[in-house]
Amino acid sequence: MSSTLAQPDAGDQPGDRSWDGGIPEATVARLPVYLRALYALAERGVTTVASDELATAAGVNSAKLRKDLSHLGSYGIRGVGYDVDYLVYQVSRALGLTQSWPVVIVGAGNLGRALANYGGFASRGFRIAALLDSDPALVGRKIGRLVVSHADELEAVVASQNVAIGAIATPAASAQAVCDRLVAAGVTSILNFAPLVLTVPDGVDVRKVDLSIELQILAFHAQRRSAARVGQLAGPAVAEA
Amino acid sequence: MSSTLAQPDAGDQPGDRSWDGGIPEATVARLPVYLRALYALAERGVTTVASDELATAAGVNSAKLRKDLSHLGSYGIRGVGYDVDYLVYQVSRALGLTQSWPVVIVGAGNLGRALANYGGFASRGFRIAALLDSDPALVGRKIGRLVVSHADELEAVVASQNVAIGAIATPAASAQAVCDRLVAAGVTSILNFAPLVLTVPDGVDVRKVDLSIELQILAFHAQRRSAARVGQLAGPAVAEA
DNA sequence: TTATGTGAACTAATTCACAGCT
DNA sequence: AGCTGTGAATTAGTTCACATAA
Repeated sequence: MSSTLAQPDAGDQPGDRSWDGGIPEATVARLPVYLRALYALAERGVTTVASDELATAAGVNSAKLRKDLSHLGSYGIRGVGYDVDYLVYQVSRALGLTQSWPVVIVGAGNLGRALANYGGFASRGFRIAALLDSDPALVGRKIGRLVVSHADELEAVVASQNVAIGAIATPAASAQAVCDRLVAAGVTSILNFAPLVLTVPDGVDVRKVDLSIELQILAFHAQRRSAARVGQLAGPAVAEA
Repeated sequence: MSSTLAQPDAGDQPGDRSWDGGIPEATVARLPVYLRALYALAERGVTTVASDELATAAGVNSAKLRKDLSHLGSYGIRGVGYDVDYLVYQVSRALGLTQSWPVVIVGAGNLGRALANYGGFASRGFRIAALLDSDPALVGRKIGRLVVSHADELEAVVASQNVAIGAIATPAASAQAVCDRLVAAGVTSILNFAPLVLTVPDGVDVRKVDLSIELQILAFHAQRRSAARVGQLAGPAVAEA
């Protein structure tokens, strides 16, 4: 049960980082999912979990889970499974969540506000260092327990709070400029919500969250399903030259 | 320039769809990026584009771009490049965007409202069929040019408007129940914003958008960078058994 | 010439299947 | 007896490099 399609994302150039930490990208992308499943188990009072159960909870198969975890070390007990708390700790450590990362959010529009209000943000390993906007009408406004600061503060906030992660929630038109300022200020990890491809120097890590791309991928599969229903077992319907 | 790390996403089980349309998943995930770059070019009045330029605009290398496009057909002109408008049409067609997909958004909290207000939503190929919430305080409220309907309407909206795509923007606690109702009503594509793994029957396609997962992936790389800075060219620092 | 389209080579990720530890 | 950890096999994705067509 619970079979969904694979979910690769539009990929950028492969990382040409000198030392790559030994953990494959595909594994890194799944560790947060395991971590969430582990927290859910811990909350239910489960102390030990086998790879099958954890894999099911995370929506992957158990061989993949075990191979993924094996990249962090050998933290399971044969014949038994994994100690939930210990594994939480090890996965957190691998992801760098034993420290708390200050994040600056640029853009206090609908999305920026939604981000600032998002509970899971501060929950584990992250805190919002500042919520910035250049619109004077928004500056000073309270969003959750934050006050919107002026975008001019960007460099000061990054420097004083040692911000390594920036989230860009501005309109597409200003996103590249904001990105350039973040990078110049020393931010090396960027989460981009603006619908455009950002250009950054080597050594800066960009991830994008893009609603319309996700919708378009869903549309592709939805279309494929209806085409299959019409063509029934007819094979490629629109494939002639 | 513009080198970012690869960005795979946490993958679910591989698609076991009978006929898979011939287009690799990784390619499908990039087509929306190409499409956006093409629209940007078209707006600037560019009529023809070579694979190098389009690849740069999309943040991939040109060999990948050409191989991706070759899965749709042979729409370029050797020695010249691609006709922008024609390629827009072909990519749109491949993605199923020549029709307009009605989407139902469940959850009118911060995120649901941000989605409903998101301009790019309606822009190309999608329209919001309904914005639903079960909170009586929200029902009837105007968000952009939409009015929030009661979640009880879900089945009726899906049936009457032939909705194939649902977006879940509810708290995690109610997300699975909402998902089950969407699936029962006939929705086969789901965009999940709630921070949990949804369980769905075979044949239903789920994609997730998850802020904290993205942040955690960034944290991993940020950590790796600072570790590298400390260890300098020391190789794996924390790798003993 | 010039830039596409694509076999061939390569690299990454997944899955299998079982040896080995508890 | 049971479940992890992992080599080996498989599959998917990327990049190279060039024949081919405009």
